[in-house]
Amino acid sequence: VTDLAAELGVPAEIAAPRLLGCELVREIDGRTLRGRIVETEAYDQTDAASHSYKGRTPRTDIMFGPAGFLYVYFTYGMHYCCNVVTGRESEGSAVLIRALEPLNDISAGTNGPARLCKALGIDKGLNGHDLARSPLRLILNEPLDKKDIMQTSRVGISRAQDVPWRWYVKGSRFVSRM
DNA sequence: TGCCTGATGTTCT
DNA sequence: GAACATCAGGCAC
Repeated sequence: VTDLAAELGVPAEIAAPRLLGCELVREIDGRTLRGRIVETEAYDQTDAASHSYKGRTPRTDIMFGPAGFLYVYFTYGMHYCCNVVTGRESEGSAVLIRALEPLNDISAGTNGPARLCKALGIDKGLNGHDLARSPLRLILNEPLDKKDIMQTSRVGISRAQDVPWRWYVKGSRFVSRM
């Protein structure tokens, strides 16, 4: 599958489980780091826990753009987290990548949204990046079987805690909270 | 196992 | 000026 925009131009709660098992390929310092996505969360404009909830701002602008681009935000004074923009343009939806399973020798930890950004060298410089292109590409694999996926409520939010928009690959040791 | 806290800067009110 | 889609370390149990 190569057409990111077509595959991801769907509601975030459809795209989030769809992204499990897909790969992120990061080229940095002459090396290529690969990771398989094993944990995701969906956010959209109707959702009180989402950055896009209160409408388009300079920070969230990317979320309202076309699907298949990267939205990076900075939080807690020291961490970056990365999201894949989903949905139709001007919809303000995205999927947070919470954990990766390293497919080659990524030395730093990749469990947790901030840790995986650090491991892959992702910071605000990549905000708005097209994930079809180097140096950070998203490779869509075949969707996982539903029986291999678990759905729960999201982690680390204070609003809309009852919305079950977190998905992870059952049994993966890179998912912290089962 | 589970709660509390510190480190730290951007965004929005 | 408060809130924050985090994480690791400390300490009580």
